[in-house]
Amino acid sequence: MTIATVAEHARVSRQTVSNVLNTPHLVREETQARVREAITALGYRANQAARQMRTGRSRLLAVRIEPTRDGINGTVLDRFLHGLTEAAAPAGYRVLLYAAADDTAEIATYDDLLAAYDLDAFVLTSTHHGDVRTSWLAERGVPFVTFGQPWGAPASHPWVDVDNAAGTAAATRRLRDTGHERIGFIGWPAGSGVGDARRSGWATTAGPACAELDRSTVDGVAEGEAAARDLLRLPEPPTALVCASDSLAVGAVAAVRDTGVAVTGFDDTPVARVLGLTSVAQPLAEAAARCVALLAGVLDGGAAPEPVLLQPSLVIRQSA
Amino acid sequence: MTIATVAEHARVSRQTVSNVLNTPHLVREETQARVREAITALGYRANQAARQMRTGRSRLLAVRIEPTRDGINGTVLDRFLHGLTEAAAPAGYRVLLYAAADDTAEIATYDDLLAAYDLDAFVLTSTHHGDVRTSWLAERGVPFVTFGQPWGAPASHPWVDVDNAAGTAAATRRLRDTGHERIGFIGWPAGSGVGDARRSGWATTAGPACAELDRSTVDGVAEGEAAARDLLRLPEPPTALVCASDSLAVGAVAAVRDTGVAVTGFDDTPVARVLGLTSVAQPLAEAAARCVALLAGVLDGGAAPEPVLLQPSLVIRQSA
DNA sequence: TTGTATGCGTTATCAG
DNA sequence: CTGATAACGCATACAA
Repeated sequence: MTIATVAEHARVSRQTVSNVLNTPHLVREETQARVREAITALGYRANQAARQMRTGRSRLLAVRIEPTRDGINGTVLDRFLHGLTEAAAPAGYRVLLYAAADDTAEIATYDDLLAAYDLDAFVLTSTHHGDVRTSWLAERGVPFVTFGQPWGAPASHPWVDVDNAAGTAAATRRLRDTGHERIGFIGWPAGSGVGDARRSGWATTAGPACAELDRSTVDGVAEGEAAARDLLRLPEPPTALVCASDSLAVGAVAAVRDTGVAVTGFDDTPVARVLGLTSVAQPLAEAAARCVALLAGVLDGGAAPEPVLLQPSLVIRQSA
Repeated sequence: MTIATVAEHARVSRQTVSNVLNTPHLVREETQARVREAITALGYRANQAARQMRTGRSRLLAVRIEPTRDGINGTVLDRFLHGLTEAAAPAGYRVLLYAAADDTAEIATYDDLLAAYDLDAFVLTSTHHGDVRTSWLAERGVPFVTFGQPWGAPASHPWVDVDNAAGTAAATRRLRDTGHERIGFIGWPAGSGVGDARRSGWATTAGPACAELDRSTVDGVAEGEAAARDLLRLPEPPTALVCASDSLAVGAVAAVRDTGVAVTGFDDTPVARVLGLTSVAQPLAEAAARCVALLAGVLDGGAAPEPVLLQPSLVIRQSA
């Protein structure tokens, strides 16, 4: 069934049907009604391929699906993806998945996706310092939005992020409010935008007295446990620990068992729920919806939209 | 850049370029080489939209992304999705995502996806008894494969599944081998294909002496804990528990704490790793690859391929 | 406001 | 084995 079938059924020309669909203000109400009736009666749907050939737009968004690293933080991307798919549909977009081992492979995929499928835009996650992907896309004028700030680079593209510093700050404040004064931090090595932000939220809220209670390590349960043990060995050990991820926090929980030391994590993953771990929750569905909205703005409107910084929330459980 | 650019560059007609791409055996080697050279030199990629208009095939696979229920078992689908995306790319397919609240909404989405995007095939997950989705697709001759057996229905379509009964059987055998004789089971209410299969693996391996140690409940951590407590209250309580999911197992682990009762879960989720829970692992990447292979067979070949039943493996940790 | 003609890039048909 | 031509379904410029 084509646009011609509809035209015939509504006794108008093909062009009129097209107008009803794309420029309804050009068509008399009465005619519009007749055409729309025919459309629903026939269950007509415009063929995307043909439309794309003509307009050069595919109404397709691409997003990378990453391997679930240690699996604990993997659910974050999973939920973001779901939110993206749900938000895209009402806006008339669909989400195309691609996998890539690293940033270089990802760029090669851009090339393929752009040439073959005429993708309208990309959604990038896990932005980091010196991200080659954003510059590649920007140079070629490909629309994209990042979930994650353009760390270290001028904000030359729309982005959505969660206020990481506010998240750890809220966790730290909660600990202070419940009487803790020596609050330690277990985070990632300096240099990662997200990691640095999460550390700064703790640092400013815990105060300079806690400065020596700062530990850095790569992400992981075992690493978190080791860092926590290290802190507990201090002459004046912390009575509470703020962790940059649930993975680290899970390790910390194991290390502090039966000591009464409070622990908070980050991302409110299923593991946190199971372990009763207080954790910072990112509004992922909202972040995804904002990404779609920003992209829709770029694609339809054209003006570069303002970045969006969302506030996380603290989910309080037994651990703190 | 179009096929014409390549033709010009290789000094042949457009059609010859197309032949090199689609029916290379019709073209002289020498000419082929020249054309291929031009293709790589120019970085040419066939436009899918145009190709699709002509052939009616989009080289697009659709798969539903489900909301992460309790989050523990959600990672399973996540990993399957990743595997699917990775396996599809080399086969020349891309994966399109869609969300749907329930089976009815999903069918409405099929309609849209089929009409607008000309999808080549669907990958269905979470098949169940009386699945209306499979019959809808089958009636319309839409190619699809299910990850999950056609429970209760004749196998009228290709499918891939993991041998659920073998999984719980392996877990039960492990428990017997380590000296357990009273082995209980915590699973879902009868009627779900997956649940029944997992129960039967335990039942046949544990033997009739354990028949009274069977409990049913909806999935969830709290539910698993309640069921485990119930079993422990028996005059002759079990010394080991086989659970139909990691969610149930996590609850069971909490219930049996300090009793020395062994527990096994199902799906080898991150939570299992963190808790040291012995669990049955599904070969998800392999399952995804087989789904793609089956679909490729249907789409390219035509003959209905044989179903695939994969064997799970038992990941042994401290809990059993 | 509606109808007519054209082309998007590709592949299939058919003649050379 | 190679080259010309039509057609896929749609949207746009233009004429009516």
